[in-house]
Amino acid sequence: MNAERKKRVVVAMSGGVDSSVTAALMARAGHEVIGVTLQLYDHGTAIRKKGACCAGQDIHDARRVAGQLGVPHYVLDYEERFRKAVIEDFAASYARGETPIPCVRCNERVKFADLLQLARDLGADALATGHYVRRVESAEGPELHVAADSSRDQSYFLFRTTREQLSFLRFPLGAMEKIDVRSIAVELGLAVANKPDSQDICFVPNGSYASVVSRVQPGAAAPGEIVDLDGNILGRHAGVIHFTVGQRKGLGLFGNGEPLFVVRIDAKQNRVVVGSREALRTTNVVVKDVNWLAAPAESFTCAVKVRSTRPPVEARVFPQKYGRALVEIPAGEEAIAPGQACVFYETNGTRVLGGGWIARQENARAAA
RNA sequence: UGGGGCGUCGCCAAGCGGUAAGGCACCGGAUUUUGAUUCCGGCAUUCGGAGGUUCGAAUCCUCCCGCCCCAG
Repeated sequence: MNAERKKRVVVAMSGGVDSSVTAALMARAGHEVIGVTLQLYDHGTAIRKKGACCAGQDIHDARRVAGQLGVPHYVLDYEERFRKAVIEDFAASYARGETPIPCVRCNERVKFADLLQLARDLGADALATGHYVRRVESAEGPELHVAADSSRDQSYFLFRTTREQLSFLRFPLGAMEKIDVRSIAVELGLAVANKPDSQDICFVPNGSYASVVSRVQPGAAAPGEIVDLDGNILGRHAGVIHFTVGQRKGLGLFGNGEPLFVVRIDAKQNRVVVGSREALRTTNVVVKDVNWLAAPAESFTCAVKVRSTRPPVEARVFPQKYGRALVEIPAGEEAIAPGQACVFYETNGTRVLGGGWIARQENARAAA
């Protein structure tokens, strides 16, 4: 650590505890910290929402913390950029019958793209964020690893990060436990020490993401049919944007005693296909736009996550042309939704090997 | 208008004289930096209606109403 010269570090400050502590830690380590907060969407609508970030109150919070730490702080208007790169993509994805992950897009296209470039332009040596993920230096360059506090791990949301970006990024919280991050915030008397963690989609005001989608993509919420795996019409829905694969609530279907789940969404025919729980299990997944964080072998076994809140399961990955890959999950996984991410992890290890967007599930019992 | 059967929560459905199971749907909460899932909780003072028997009935009796089936 003595060898580490004083560096200029830009810290992405969202106004939450994590990024605030990140800034504090970097400052405490003797670096020249520049706090930057991105205003991502209209703060009028978001100001009331708790657990949000990057708008309204959060910007004030970030500024206060920067003041407490005695570091310069800049607020940049990224609304336009965010709207195009994240919100519109979000709406378009739903309109295609997929289930997007806006947080990944935001990291990929805003924080680690524009903000990272800005940091470079400011002559910074690094961009630090409050993500719970670890960057490990190796002979071949930086590696991405899961957080030490596995319950807070955010690697799933960062699978798009390139090795080039990684070399410029720093994640000081990756090796820490969330509890300790909180205590540091309390110790330092940071204004946001007891602020609740953010959750839900930041730019969706009251849990109604569908209203955002239909505002951005008028007409995306056309009513249609709900059919079973054999094509029988069971009911009607108020728009495919209201559903995701694996979803049970909101179908309003009853009768056969067992619950029904969304097995597939057919945007072209504007149909929601439902089936029993067993129909949700899938063993083959096609992923696209794979981001490799480790040079891939012709095929290899690893552990994959098809959902942020699930433990990784054993799988075999077969890289294909055009950035695609076929993923075989012997034990199967339930409710694999196009638009979500499939992230590859080292078996029994912590390293993220890569990941791609789920294009489709292969053997969800064909029908309809 | 001969015979038989049935009417219990929005749907399905237990109960067969002892003071209304359960599932689906729905609602609320917890969990979750996506959407979901999952979990926890709520959901018929009332059993088609009206009388009667009984200490006590959704359960027995009578009548009425409404369905369904088989026959003429």
